[in-house]
Amino acid sequence: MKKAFYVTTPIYYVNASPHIGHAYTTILADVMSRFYRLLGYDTFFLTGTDEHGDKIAEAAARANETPKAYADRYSNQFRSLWPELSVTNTSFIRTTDEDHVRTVRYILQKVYDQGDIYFGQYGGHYCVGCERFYRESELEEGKCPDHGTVPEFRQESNYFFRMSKYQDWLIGYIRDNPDFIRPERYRNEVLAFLREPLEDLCISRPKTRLTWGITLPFDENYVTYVWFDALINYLTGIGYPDDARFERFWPVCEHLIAKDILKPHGIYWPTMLQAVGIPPCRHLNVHGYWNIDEGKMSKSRGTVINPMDLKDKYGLDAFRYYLLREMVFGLDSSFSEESFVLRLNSDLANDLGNLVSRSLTMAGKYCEGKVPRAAAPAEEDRPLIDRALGLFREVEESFRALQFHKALIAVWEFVGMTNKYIVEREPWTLAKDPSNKDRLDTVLYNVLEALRFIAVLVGPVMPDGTEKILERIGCAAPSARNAEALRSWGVLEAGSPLQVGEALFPRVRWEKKEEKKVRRLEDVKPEITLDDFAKADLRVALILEAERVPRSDKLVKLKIDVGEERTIVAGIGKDYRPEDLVGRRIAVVVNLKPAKLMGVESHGMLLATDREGGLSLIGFDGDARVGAKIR
RNA sequence: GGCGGUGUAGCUCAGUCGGUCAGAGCAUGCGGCUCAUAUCCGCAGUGUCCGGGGUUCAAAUCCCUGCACCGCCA
Repeated sequence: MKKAFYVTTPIYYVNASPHIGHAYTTILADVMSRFYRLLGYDTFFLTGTDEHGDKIAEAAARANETPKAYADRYSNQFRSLWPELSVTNTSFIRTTDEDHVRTVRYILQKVYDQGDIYFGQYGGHYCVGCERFYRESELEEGKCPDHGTVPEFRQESNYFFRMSKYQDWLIGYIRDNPDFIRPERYRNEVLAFLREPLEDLCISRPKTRLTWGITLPFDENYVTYVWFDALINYLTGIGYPDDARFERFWPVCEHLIAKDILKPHGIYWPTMLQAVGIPPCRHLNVHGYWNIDEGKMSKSRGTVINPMDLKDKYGLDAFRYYLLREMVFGLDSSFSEESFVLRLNSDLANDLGNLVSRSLTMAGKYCEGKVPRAAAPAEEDRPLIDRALGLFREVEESFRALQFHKALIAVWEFVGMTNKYIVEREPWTLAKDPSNKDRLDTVLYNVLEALRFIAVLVGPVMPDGTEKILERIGCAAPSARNAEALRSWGVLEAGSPLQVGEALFPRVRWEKKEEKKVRRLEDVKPEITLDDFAKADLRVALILEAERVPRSDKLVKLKIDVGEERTIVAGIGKDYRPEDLVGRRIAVVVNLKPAKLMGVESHGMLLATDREGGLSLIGFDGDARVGAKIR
């Protein structure tokens, strides 16, 4: 029986349009499933949309729509985007699907019956934006740290999942299965989190407040809360509980997520599964963020790049190649048009595209546009052939370890090797002497064979380019597109017609936009009136004495004259020696509420500015009168 | 505040078990070739391996400490 492979993306929340983050995860899942198909695995690739919850209900109300109509609209954006990115998902699941609702209720009932769900009280500061409660200590000045809004106080009776019961089991499981969560940094994060006692998970919302959700099977007055609903999609998607696909695919499940949803996937989900009696997925694979220019990608901040822009501008293959080549799995990467164009021009246009072009042109000129018949390879051909035959294993290892960039580097080393092979064999010189015809044919055959290997190996990442190359080198048969075809050299059939065609990856011209942006002051505080400013009493002061505050390398205690003697403490110890300060005139806020710093009371604050490598005191042009107002 | 990660060429980064480890790609400069998309191939650099201390015959690598940035938690 064929081996099985199952990969999932998160189901995307339908409160926003798809962006680069969604595209990356989904393309990654696609690359993986295409690769395993190449290996001959029976693959299942699941993606979809998450559609319940407060935020959707509220957004729908604002848009004057039913939640379902609203969710339909956004869900369709995702569903219709994937084919445009050549994403070949097996199935597309929605949390509003009937079978999903049935499975969620089935699991809730099961867990409830065995006593792992109980009814309890929960109260506190609830932020609507976050859809969660905050503890007092988590709030910043009484506001939500993410949204900066004042949370509502809510008290509710709700259902809780006994997550804490499974904490020790989970710790043990992660310890016993070192590659369960990967890369390791995220495994460590989960373990670090589990060092603290786990709280039980609130899994319901009363219908008085939220009806847009799945009704609890054991209490008509409540719906289930977002994570308990969403995570279960990974089971519903393969037919749990009664479809045979579940037995086949679940044990090999690979979850793919971005690091922002590590906690639900690394903690809630395995404990939920354990409560149901299902083992965790095979791997939880966690990737980093794409940083757009400087600013971070964020759904709520609205810095959204539409993946379609670059895909349309430079082609889908280049887009997919860039995403896979540029990011080291697990780490953050920065996304810029400049690095995109650099990759496209150097790797795709110069190295690969030009290799295809020169090979086909030569075969066209010297071999009547057909795959030539090769004689036995010469000794000097061996390295190229051996490398080709060894390449698949290397690429496979990198793929299995999620080192996609390394797989591509390996293929590109081979592209370079083939380019070098051409330069060293000099087909154009061989062509000048008809007695070299056999050798010329052999060399060009080898080049075309090398291209076949390259084409098949980049297939998971660049499906269109692969098709074009295989077609042009006269190797269109579907049987060429599998790992088996990479086990032997000499698969291309002599006499097959070649096509030169247009440039595969045209070089693009792109110039860095001139930095003629209007310079703008950053971090400007809210506007104030003159009266507001006048509240600050600024004076010229003369430093009379200066000494370091004991046990602090930053603080210096200053005795100053501002028309009266005062003591102030300033954090300038790293930039000024006390002995250099005495006698200087400085600017001081004199009506600032006194504050104690390291036990010393400070009656005022001096003014300074940041400069490269430290602080710079504000001074005066010429002598200023001590105690004079600064206006 | 606690825990963890990172710091290597102009840029992005690789560097396993301490010992050809001072590296790759891009960018830059020079040379070669003419089949090719001004492409390809070759050569050439520049380094406080974040700072300081320690272990060792030997440290980018191990230990301690400081700094900077990042992440998780509180």
